[in-house]
Amino acid sequence: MRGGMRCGDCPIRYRAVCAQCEGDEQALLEQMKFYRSYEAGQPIVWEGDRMDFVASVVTGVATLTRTLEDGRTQMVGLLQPSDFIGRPGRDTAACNATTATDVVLCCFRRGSFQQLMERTPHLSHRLLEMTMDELDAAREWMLLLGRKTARERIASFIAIIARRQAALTKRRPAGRIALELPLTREAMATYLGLTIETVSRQMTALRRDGVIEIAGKRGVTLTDYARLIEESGGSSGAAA
Amino acid sequence: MRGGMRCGDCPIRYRAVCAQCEGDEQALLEQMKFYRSYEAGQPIVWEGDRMDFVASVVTGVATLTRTLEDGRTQMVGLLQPSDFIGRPGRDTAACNATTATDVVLCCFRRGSFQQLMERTPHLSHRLLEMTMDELDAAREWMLLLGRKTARERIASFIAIIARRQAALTKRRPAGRIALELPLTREAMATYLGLTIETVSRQMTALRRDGVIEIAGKRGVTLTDYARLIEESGGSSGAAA
DNA sequence: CGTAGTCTTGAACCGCGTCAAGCTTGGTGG
DNA sequence: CCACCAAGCTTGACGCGGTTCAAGACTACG
Repeated sequence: MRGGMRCGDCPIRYRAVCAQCEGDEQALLEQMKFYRSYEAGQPIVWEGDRMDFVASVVTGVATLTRTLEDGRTQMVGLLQPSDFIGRPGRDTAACNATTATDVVLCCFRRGSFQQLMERTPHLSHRLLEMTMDELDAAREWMLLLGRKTARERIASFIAIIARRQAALTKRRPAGRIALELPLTREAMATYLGLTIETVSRQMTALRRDGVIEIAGKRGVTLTDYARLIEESGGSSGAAA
Repeated sequence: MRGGMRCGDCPIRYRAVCAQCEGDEQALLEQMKFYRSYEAGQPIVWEGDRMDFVASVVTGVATLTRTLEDGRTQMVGLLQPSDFIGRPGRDTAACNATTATDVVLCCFRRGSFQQLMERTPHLSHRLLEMTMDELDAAREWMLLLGRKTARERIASFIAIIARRQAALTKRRPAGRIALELPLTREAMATYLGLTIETVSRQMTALRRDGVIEIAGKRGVTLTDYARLIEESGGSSGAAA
């Protein structure tokens, strides 16, 4: 992977920030890019640190978190393949970024990327589109954090993972689905604005009520996708 | 105001989506724009409705909310002068938009605006910048919704209003500040992921503890800005 | 002076957090 | 092959913060 991959073979070629670039633009990006690999649980950047690159997630899952002075922390972004990290026009990170699984990033030096953006409308157009999608997802999430019960939050989270997985295989989620959670219980708690104990209890409750089956630490299979959506309190079924 | 105002006299001329447009671009926008006025408490659009315009808030305050099927609702955006509403490239609204005070919008037909965006990089560049700021604010908000106590949420909210007001007069907030809340208790509750009763109780508690003074329904004066920030749990003091 | 809308206050309840053990799993070394 | 340990997860008991339900109190406006 490191350095060698051609953009033509890239798994996120048609979903990432570079999706709409062809020909010259694409060639320039290909020239500029460099890969970085991280093991699960590694920090990518810390809030407030200088950040002189931007990147796309190629494989794996990373998280963005923010924390209060006393250590309480909330996840504010879940980055999956094709998601963008960093902000052109700002030199320090606004959030902590950490890998949840092994991760490969496709990076660009921030300065070069900004220059390229000015010359290639496709790039900034796509970035605008992606940023707006992120904003929609953040708002969905705010609804979850502000108003949903613990059980609904867990169900919503599993539904999101199920939908993402279904999207990869290009079919709409339905019926019985087996999946692997990309997060530990602790990361789920940080994501959902809960404690790890509550996450664990609600997972157990959903299993007891026949909504899901649990296999090992990360394995979950939903008995019925529609049932899970019911449990999620509605609305989240639509967007994101 | 209606129709007559020249962009040169516009109070949000150098902060809105049009901020970086000059000369021809500016003239085109001036030609396209039309104003709409709403009284306090009026709906602008409903979630799922067709929306064939985009707009900037010129004066007043509007809110974006999302609701679950059973009626629980969460505010997901607080729109102040210069903030942008609507999304080029999407024809239905993702949230309910409602006015909190009397509001004047500077509107553009969505189709025309999109065409203009393609030809004028300044416009889409500024929109990207604003959307990223919105995303940062949403993430700040997620931290509040996920991890802050009721008292901290109230203090954070008042701090945001104080900071916005200070920004208008171009000085940094400090010491004793008088301000007027742009939201009812009910809207504050919707914003903060609380009930109206809890908002009321915590306002009383902050008054009792000498952090704020309350004058009428909307009037608040903070005795000491720094003290309020302490009460807000930290972090929110920085961004947004 | 009466009424409606908004806000405040009180009392009881409950969902989730906190604290404290256990349990499971996988890895290490004897 | 098994004892040991650490990390991650589950479970239980208990308490607190915020919700719920139910009255008042304050304005603004007829």
